[in-house]
Amino acid sequence: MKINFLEQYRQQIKCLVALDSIIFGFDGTDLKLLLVKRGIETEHDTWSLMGGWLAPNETLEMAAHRIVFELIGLENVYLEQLGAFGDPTRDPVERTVSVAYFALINVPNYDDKIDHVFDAAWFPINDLPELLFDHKEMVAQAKEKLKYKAAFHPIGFELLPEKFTLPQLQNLYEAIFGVTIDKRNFSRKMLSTNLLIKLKEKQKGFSKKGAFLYKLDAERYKQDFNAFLNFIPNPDI
Amino acid sequence: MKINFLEQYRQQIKCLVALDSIIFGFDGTDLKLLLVKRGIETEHDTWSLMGGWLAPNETLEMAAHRIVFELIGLENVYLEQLGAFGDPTRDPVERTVSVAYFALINVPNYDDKIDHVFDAAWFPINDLPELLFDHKEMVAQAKEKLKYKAAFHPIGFELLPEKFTLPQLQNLYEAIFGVTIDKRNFSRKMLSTNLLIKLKEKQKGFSKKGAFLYKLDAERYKQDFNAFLNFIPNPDI
DNA sequence: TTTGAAAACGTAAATATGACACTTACTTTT
DNA sequence: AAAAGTAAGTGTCATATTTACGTTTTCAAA
Repeated sequence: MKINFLEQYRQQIKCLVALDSIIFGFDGTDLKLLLVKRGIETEHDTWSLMGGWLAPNETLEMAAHRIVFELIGLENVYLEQLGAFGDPTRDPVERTVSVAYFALINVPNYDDKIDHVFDAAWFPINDLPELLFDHKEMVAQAKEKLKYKAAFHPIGFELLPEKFTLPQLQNLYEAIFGVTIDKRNFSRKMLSTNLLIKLKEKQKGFSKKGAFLYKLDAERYKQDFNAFLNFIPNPDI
Repeated sequence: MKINFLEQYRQQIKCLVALDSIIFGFDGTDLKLLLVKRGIETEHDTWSLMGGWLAPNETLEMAAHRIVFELIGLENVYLEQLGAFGDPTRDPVERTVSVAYFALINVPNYDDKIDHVFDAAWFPINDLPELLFDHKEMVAQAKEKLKYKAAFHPIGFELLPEKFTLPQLQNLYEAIFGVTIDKRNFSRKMLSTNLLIKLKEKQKGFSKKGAFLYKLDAERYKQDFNAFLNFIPNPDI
């Protein structure tokens, strides 16, 4: 009976739906997290993840992209859903379910486009301040998912500039996994993927010899994204 | 100003929050999906995933466990969040965000406990009927996540009975990944994990010789769950 | 007693991995 | 101009793993 059917809908609780973004960046040396102070939303000026509310007529993914764009002004950012967080007490004001996404950006691309409305800052991934609500747990899960995904898919490249060096690539993977990797083995493994195009150009201003610059073979990156790649020796994930 | 802060909350849309469960089972030969007909919820009696609504004072995970328990009557089922689905048009009645979980159960454990309120049936994973809403997409993503997770973690064992044979284990992995695996290589690889305890007992009534039964070393399973295991040659994930 | 089929056990060659040291290239210092 | 210093690049060897494959054993059915 249709009336009972609609009554079932009417009896259910409704929730606010938030989108929270864990924005990872890499500056060539360290993995970082972008945090903001949403001044009007808390009494303490605590650091938090960039977030916002789901709007009518947009999908979760559209909303997540809109929210990241509001902060950093870049489109086509790598964005992946982490999952939903729905503890009844997570927001003291009103029952809220948050759908968290993580983003991967190259830090130098960001600095040009900061939206100064937000009090935003980068923090080293292993030296984070106290976070609002369950954002600490979101960050922990995002770190795990980044490790997981990066172990087997070349998403790490989303954190690099268009041109990068092998030492930078190794720094990135060492930062993601918190391990030291033998540079001879790393180099051989990474070059064996045939994802890298070696440029004639060398990095300036960083080391005496200067490292060769590489770029990603975009075509092959696309083709091989789901091919099994195992960059990391015995990943703990 | 606090009034403006609360006004921000009041301006946001609210959604119903559904929980949908992708319940995988294995019967020793085939990987299957459990579907139900929620007769009062649709005009067509279409097959759908088992689902329900988020209730006050429960977390998403509690709700997912409750909903799975309502159908199959088992507790401590392996349950993992898949993610949130929130297309504005996914439910024609009212704006709904669904948080999907997948469950792994051993089919023979289920049959004793079926709740006949639901018109439930198992379907082979590669021969599914038309599904309600975005459930087809949820199933597709759950299959991918199962493959992904099973390639590197021994969650496949959640689909097996307490005692199983090597041929059954191989059938399971072949069903999950849709590939044929060399039984000599599979056996050597699987035994090398030291996760299996060989029993003196042999399987009866299936093959002439009868395969040895094994059980899982529970202690080692727990310890090694996050250790990197790579059962599948060149997994496509 | 024979048959047939699944299960168990095993081998060889190719490939990958882990641990490791020395040479090169280039800027800075003397 | 030469020497020094340092990061980057390159290579080797032993071991482990993987891939492809064949034969023997066990047991119920014929």
